[in-house]
Amino acid sequence: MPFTLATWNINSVRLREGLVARLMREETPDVLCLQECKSPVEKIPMDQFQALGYTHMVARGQKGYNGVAILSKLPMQEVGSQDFAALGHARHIAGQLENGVTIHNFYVPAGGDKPDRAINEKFGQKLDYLTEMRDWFHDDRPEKSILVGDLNIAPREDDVWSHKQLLKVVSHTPIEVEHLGQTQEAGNWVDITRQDIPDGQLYSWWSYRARDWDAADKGRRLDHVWATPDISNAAHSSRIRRDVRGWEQPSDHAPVFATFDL
DNA sequence: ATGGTCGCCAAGCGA
Repeated sequence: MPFTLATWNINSVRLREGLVARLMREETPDVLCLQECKSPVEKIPMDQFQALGYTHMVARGQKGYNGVAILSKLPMQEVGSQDFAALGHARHIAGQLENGVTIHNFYVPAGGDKPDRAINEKFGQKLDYLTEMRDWFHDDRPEKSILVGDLNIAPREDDVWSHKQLLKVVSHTPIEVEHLGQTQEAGNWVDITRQDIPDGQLYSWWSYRARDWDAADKGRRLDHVWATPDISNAAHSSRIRRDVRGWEQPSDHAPVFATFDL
């Protein structure tokens, strides 16, 4: 049975409840993974989501910051959450569907402004978070698994508007790309979005600070869909709904989609 | 090199 999955950094699920509902109506993904919910779990506005068929949820939340949730039309069991780098943040939740597929939803730390852990503690935490992800997937190799989320790194040259101009900008520095690559390797993760769309510029995030984000188009691909090799061949139809970035009072991220025939 | 905008909630932090 094929199922479609979406990942979206919503930047406050309570402020943008209406946008989440609109995406659910327009796209009806079977599984919708959200990041930066910025809400305790009990205050996620579930009534409307349930009415739209999303009757299952696994989530971690905290007041005002971070927060991850998987909303699903399909039955789903929680299979744990990790606190990598011991930050005490709600940045990971995992659920398992009845077909045995495990879904990991991540919100990797953004890492602050300066890409130097000696002067910016947040950058060190980001690298440590990725290292602990790597070690965890190395020790317990994932199978039949999908990993999605805002990984806050754009790894490829064509994942950013200017490779040269972003080499020293947090999200595209070589050390971050190296750390993300090691995490990907440790789990044998296949980049599904790039499997489906191998060529050309591809972005999922545009800063709020641009005066005209669409015209300037200074985007980055920070949001990812990965899968293990045992199911990667079942994936297809990846896409990014760029137009969602242009909705009224939008998130600064666009949702990323993939379908799996499983 | 700098500032630009958001959302949290009501000052400044995080992104």
